[in-house]
Amino acid sequence: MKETRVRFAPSPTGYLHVGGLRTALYNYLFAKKNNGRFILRIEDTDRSRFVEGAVENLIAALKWAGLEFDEGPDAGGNYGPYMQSKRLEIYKKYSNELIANGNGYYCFCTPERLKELRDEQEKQKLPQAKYDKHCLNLSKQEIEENLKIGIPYVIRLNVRPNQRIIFDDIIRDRVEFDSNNVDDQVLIKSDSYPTYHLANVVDDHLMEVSHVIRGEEWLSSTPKHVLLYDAFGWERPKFAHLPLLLNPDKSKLSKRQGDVAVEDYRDKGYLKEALINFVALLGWNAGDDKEFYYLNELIEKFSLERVNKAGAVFDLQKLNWLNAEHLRKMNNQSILLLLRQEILNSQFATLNLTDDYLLKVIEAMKERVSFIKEFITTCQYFYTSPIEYEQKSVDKNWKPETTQQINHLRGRFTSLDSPKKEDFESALEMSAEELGIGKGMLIHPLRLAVSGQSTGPGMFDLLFLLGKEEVIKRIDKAISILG
RNA sequence: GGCGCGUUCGUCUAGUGGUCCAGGACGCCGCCCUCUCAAGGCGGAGAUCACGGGUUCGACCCCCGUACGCGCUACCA
Repeated sequence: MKETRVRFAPSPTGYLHVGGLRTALYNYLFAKKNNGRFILRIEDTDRSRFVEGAVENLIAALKWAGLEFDEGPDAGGNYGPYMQSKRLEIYKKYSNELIANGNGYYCFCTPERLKELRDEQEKQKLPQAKYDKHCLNLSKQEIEENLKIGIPYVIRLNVRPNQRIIFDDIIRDRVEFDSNNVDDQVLIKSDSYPTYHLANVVDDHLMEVSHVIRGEEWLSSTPKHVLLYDAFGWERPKFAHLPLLLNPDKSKLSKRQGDVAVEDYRDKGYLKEALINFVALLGWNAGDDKEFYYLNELIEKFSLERVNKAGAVFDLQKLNWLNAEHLRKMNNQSILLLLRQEILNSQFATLNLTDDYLLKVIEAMKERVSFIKEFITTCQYFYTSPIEYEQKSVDKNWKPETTQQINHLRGRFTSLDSPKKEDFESALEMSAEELGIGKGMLIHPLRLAVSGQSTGPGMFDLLFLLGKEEVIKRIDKAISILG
């Protein structure tokens, strides 16, 4: 059996689109599942869209997500180069072959004539605007002459009329087109660069790609590709056209309506595990109720046959849930690494925090946060003493008699000797008993005094984490301010 | 306009002719747990399976049509 070889072939626009991430992921999963190879090929044949550093960004984003490719621009491989802009000679050779066998032809039409043609066809309300094959009728001599005097030209695909073009798609089954609806596509542009259509077919064949897994936006141009495979006498790869990722209004996922770059999600603090997990489920499921997956589990379970046909709305709420879910299942050491990084970028960068302390913060907050940065933002009291006190909680929990009661509690705390969590707890219980009030009457104002907030981890975990000295300092400060 | 693809709770989806007056997840609501907030447990609201015709003893599942949505329609990918 032939080796499974798939490719992710993005054009370098400057960033990695999340839809691209999903396409890359499905290719990756399919390759790994079938012991095949995952290839990265850069489709940079549009010089007018050249973006500095785009390829580097793309590769960085892919690597961040954990999708390592086996062959590609900076990974090597026996089928290179993997940048289309470095394969111009190859395309030239094959386009010449097309001209020789009549499946391609030179076209010297000017952009102006093409525009006139289109306008005219539109005026006549023709079903579809198509090139009129004008240059197909040029004589050999005319062509030679034009070439010699240097008239700019393109090379077009010679589509024969009245033919059924049929191909099988793993996701959509059989798809049929009428060749009368297929335009004589430009294959080589006047700047001598190929268009996507020629380049992707030539490269997929030369790189021995077995399965073309790409977005549904390519389905309509697949007949052109099929015609090219046939024109060259090459075996067609298997096709799988993935459903699109959608905005909440069901249009194709776009910048206008939110973040689309993988880098955006990374910068917002999403875990790569969550993004991968989420995007994998947009259009695919294993057929059971499992929704939490790690990459290796996805490899094991993935199959193209279980990919949906309909587009999927990118739903942030579910992504957020998965992020929290992955965070909770992550081991504390790994979280520590990420948190350290986050702290470096925060106002607490200069603080001297021990691993031991941060690990305890992580343990205390793990079930209460959805993002790494929330280990800082939702509980600043672990890093600095409160500067203000949540008003709602003050109104609710700091009564006229509270000062005196908290003072009593303070007394009990003072006499503790390097207290553990349990020691704080029994001290508070005793205090409450002596005052003849419920524990809650002390706990709530104490939380407010110590953290400035009304929410947080278990009270005694918090006290133990801060330590006796700090707790007492904060109680004093609160009393002086809240009275 | 033409061509292509699609259409199950708000969203992601299960479902391949009877077990579906449609199951799970996110979100939402309620209850329990509880020192708060979470997490967790339990429960609830939420889909006339786009619509209309067939086929069949029987259709979410098969066929046809319509509507709607999306994609493509470049010397962009």
